[in-house]
Amino acid sequence: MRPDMTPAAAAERSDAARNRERLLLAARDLIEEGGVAALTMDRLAERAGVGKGTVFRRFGSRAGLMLTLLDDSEAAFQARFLFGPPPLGPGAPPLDRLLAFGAERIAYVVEYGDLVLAAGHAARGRFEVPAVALWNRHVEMLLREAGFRSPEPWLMAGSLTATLDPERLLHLIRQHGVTTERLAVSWRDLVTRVVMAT
Amino acid sequence: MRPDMTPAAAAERSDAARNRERLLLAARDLIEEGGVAALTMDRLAERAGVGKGTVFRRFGSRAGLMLTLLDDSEAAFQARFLFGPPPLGPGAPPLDRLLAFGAERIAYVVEYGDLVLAAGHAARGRFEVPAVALWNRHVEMLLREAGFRSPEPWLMAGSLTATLDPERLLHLIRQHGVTTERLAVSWRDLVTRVVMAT
DNA sequence: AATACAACCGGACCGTGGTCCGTTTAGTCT
DNA sequence: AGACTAAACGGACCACGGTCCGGTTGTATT
Repeated sequence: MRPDMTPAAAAERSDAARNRERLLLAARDLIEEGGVAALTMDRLAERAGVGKGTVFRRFGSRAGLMLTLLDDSEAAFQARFLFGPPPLGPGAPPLDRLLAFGAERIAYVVEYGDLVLAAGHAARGRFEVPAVALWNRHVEMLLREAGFRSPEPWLMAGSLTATLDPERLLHLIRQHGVTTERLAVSWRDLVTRVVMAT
Repeated sequence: MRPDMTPAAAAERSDAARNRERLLLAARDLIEEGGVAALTMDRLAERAGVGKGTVFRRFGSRAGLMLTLLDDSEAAFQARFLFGPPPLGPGAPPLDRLLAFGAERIAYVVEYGDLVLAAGHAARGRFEVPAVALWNRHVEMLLREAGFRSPEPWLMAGSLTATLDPERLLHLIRQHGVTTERLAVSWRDLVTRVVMAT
């Protein structure tokens, strides 16, 4: 192993790194050209000038690729509600943070639409994704801070985040013309009722 | 058109009816033998002694087939919360009916597990299913009867039913060992808070 | 520079859900 | 009975996601 590399990265061969770059680039190209639906694993491999096996070696599955594509924005989102400025980040009253969390999540889903949808179509189900667990813990924490008392705050947190399911949100927006504002208001209504009733 | 047939049925040819019987029979056989995963459209066609095109003509898609398989039990469920005895059916206080609805839905999802999951994997999304719209309206009505006042009772009803998403419920049960009792309690907690806070 | 090996690569291959269209057949009309 | 037609049929065909494994290549070691 090279002495100058971080132990966390744990050795990625140069050709592997180059191919990953190529693949991500080609993936964004394809999506830009024809939407998420146009991103086929075969086409991606061909476009990147790489074998199909390589694609699956890198990303595991189509959903995994989508997750990787969302990696940056997802990390940014997490950073904002964990360490960012109020009312989303720490410093604001917990109820305000909860409301901001919902609103931001809705905006995120709207922005990345089909990409989020495709990322959710994982074989092992959309609840195994680490990010989902993180949101749950975050909401659970905020509930506790807001004075929420109940035998199962974790289940309640899960119920609340289930409300933000991307497929549901996008269905309401695209098929029923519901605006993001109304969705945010609905989230506010739900959360305030749940918290207030303590 | 034959004069003695009901206009609603609108003419189904005898060979079509016979093949549908065969297909449903074969489908249940395959599931009994190897679970829902063993039910492949190819295998189903072969087992039923029918062409593949016929299968898709009948059911449209795999999800459509699953929906048909669930048809009887789903209709029974609907009949129970629409016309059945209290507390699920009419006659009981609306809050009790809401709690019963959640508990019964959880039990239903547990009972039919993978079948419900497969039925949800429709191409057009799991929110287009007519039954889902019916549940929403039902919950909305009960909310109103329970004195729930809000600008958007329909969205609130959708949020509540989103909580009962089969994939979520089964994930909690199978991956986290959550009992159906705890799920029912969680539903009760959520719904009572939402209704009480009026 | 030569060696050795783990990691990586490619693309043939598979099973799946879904479509297409030429052929067959049930029901009706004369 | 015979002809006619709309409906139903069947299975070859397609695109896709995903797997497998023999060959290749980067990297560390000597």
